[in-house]
Amino acid sequence: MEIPSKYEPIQVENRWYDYWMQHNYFHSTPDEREPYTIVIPPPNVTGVLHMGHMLNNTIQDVLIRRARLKGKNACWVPGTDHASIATEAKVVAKLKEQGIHKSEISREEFLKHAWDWTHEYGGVILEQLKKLGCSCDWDRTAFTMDKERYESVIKVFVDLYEKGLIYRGYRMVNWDPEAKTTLSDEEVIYEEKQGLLYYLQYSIEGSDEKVTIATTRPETILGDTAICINPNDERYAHLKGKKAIVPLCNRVIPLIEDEYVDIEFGTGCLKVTPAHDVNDKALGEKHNLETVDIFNDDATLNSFGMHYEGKDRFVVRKEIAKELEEKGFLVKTEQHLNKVGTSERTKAVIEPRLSDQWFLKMEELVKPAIRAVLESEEIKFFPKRFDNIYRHWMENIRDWNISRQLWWGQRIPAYYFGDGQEDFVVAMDEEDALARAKEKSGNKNLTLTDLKQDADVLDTWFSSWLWPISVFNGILEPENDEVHYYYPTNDLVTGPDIIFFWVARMIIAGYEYRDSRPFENVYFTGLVRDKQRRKMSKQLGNSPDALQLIKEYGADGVRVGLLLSSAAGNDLMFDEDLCQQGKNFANKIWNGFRLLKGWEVADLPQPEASKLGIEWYKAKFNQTLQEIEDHFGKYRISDALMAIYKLVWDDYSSWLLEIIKPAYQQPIDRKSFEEVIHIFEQNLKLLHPFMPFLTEEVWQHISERDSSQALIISNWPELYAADDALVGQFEFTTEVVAGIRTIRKEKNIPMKESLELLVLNEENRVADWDCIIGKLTNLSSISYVNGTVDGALSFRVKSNEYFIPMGGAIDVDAEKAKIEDELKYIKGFLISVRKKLSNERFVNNAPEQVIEMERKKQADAEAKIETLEKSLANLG
RNA sequence: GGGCUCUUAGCUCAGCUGGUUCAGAGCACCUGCCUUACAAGCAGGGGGUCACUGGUUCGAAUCCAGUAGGGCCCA
Repeated sequence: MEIPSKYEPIQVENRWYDYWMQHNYFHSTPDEREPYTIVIPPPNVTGVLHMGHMLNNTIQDVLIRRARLKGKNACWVPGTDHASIATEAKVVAKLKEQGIHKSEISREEFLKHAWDWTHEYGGVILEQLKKLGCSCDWDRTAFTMDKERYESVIKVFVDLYEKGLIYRGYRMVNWDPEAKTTLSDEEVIYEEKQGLLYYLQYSIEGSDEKVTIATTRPETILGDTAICINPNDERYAHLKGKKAIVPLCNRVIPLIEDEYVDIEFGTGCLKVTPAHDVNDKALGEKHNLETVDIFNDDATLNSFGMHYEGKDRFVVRKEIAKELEEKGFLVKTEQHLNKVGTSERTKAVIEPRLSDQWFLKMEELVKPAIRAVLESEEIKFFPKRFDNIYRHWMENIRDWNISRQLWWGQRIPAYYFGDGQEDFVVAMDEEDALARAKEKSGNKNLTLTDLKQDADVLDTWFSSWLWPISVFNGILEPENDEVHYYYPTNDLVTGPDIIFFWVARMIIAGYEYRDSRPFENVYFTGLVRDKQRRKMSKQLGNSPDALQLIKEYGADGVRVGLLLSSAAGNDLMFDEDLCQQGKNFANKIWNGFRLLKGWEVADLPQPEASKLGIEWYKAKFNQTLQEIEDHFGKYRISDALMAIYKLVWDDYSSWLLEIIKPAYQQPIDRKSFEEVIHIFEQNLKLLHPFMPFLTEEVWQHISERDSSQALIISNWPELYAADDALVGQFEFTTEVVAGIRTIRKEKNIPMKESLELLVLNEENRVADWDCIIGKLTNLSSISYVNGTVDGALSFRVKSNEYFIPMGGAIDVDAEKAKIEDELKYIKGFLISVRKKLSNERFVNNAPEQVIEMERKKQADAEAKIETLEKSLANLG
């Protein structure tokens, strides 16, 4: 069989993904095994695969594949969320291109377009995950708007309403005038913007006096209903009880006093616009002020805007400033830096606005969720520092505004039957609503046409917070077998940016609806940034094309590249070189396989070196496996990968294979061959979660396997009793080998030329390893001596001294200098150790073990000094 | 302004409850090799006052306080 010298991932990856799908390895059904469950953080249907998804899903795939190898019933549920704002914006934009305005079509027609859009683009990202190798149970693919999930959301809304936890309130909300919807506080991004501070003069009624206020938003004066001063402000004391006149609209408004006003800021005189500022609204309520709303829902001015009616707020700001200036109301302007809220989705400047909204009371709901993470630790965060962030948010929780003024989403199941504040019912469906409405109104003659369902939909997070339950239909059928089997899930892998939006709320929902945690461990990944530490984003265009990367480096290469430097919770500075490293690693493994495949096997006695090398490697493997298990236990995925990387590259490829490699064109003994194949297979199992494609490919090349023997469903290696002492002995051996190699290099002695080695064995090392040293460095002989050797190059490992005779042709001065350097270092070291040991307080206070260690260091150093001094004396 | 967090080699980061030569890893770099698995490779090598200043301790990269600078979240 001809095997190419370079690994070509492209066809290999598609072939094995198809094979895995064909044999249903990703599919899970409940059985007697222990389940291991992950639900995917549902990507947005508008999304395409980006670096963040790649990192996040690679980690999930590593976890799920490892669990599968460990014999768990592994179930990774994929799906998407409907992303009401983002999707609606896309659909609106698409319709606009076709010359259709949302306002011209009915809700039903719009939703049809939205579904068409979803069917066309919604699955794109899931297909991309397949290219990455994700072993999701695709039969379980869920969507937050499909029937089960939709009805679950409605059922939960009705339930919470009946529990008295959902209420309707007239509140100041973050209004996105572009999307024409409300945003939660979490969806508003504050940006620093350079603006102007306008100083405006208001006349005082019945006098010639004027008062100057400072504002960043002159257009809102038309909504002013008071002027507020600080009662402690002497400057304005004489104005108490008077009234002011708003410029242009000439509304007469009271002068009120409140300590809220900052005397230092601006003129110390504040205009109050309760309809358009949260703080002003509070003042308005406190002082019983009128509320004048001057905006339409698209942030153009309404009739209170007078001659500005119909114009946009920013246009009006300019024009009104001009008019105020011309009419002498504007005293001056100043540059002013202020923080402006903008929409995360549309980037529009947020308008604080009063409107009817549905809220969820959080105070009680939050309690079990706080306990679970911070007290009982039923749920663990990795890294743990996110506990603090969680605590801070949860302990200062505010009620959750769950309505969105959109069409795409679960429509709020509130039905109005009259104009009164309380003339509505909340119900699962229309029939139910009608019955309830008849009862509540006392009007038996109500019909369906008298009911009007609330026009708004629910926040997308109000469906994703149920995700770990609703994907197993645990809301609609709480006692079904699947939810009992798979829930609570095991691990959640997500970004820290949605700890509040999503993670916290899932925990809340888990305790409210299942009375148990939704998952045990939460692994927070970092953000993927570019080399300049900028967050990767579409706008900046600094995100590489994910699929292009996979094409170039192979999915395995990209996975390894992403994981190599992504410590949990730390941001990852992405660099394509990392993928190159991953690709190189794949090639290294591939070539290791080619080497094995190229050997001819014969029934020969096993060489001593091979036997010992294999024994050592088994011990080393076992030790590394232990390390890897520890890393996984702590969700240190990149450390686990690095441990495997070094095991395979350094220990297996560079040491073991070189030890057992037969001479050129010579066959290998059967025993060594079989053992090394087994070892290689064990390595592949550890590698599989990280590099699924390459490892399956090699695995299937090693021998013919049927579908029950695929690597993906084989078994994870188990720890065994191994001789750890071998690892230490081998390390010493490698130092001897390195010493000889260094001499070869320094003296330019080619490998072909064999050397003689003489050993002064002060350390009493066993000679077992000599065969390995001889093989790796091409020695003609190794012999033991009792004293230093003349006319030879030397090096030392611990107190052992090694000599390579050079027929007298050595530079004695150089040898002396080398030894003197070593002496100098070790003497300095000895002094520091002695100092420690002669310190009574150290000897009295330090634990016995530590003192013992220092004594050993002292003895070792003294022995080594003796060796060095002897050699030096010998050189004359 | 409030909270959280970080600063260790050129880069990205480990370093768990102070104590093995504890100052590490990977990459990058330098030197020599196209040695018949792999130049996407092999072998060898250099490189850091652990941000700064104090304190606790027999002993501090590690604990405490302050200073400087960066990041994240909230208002």
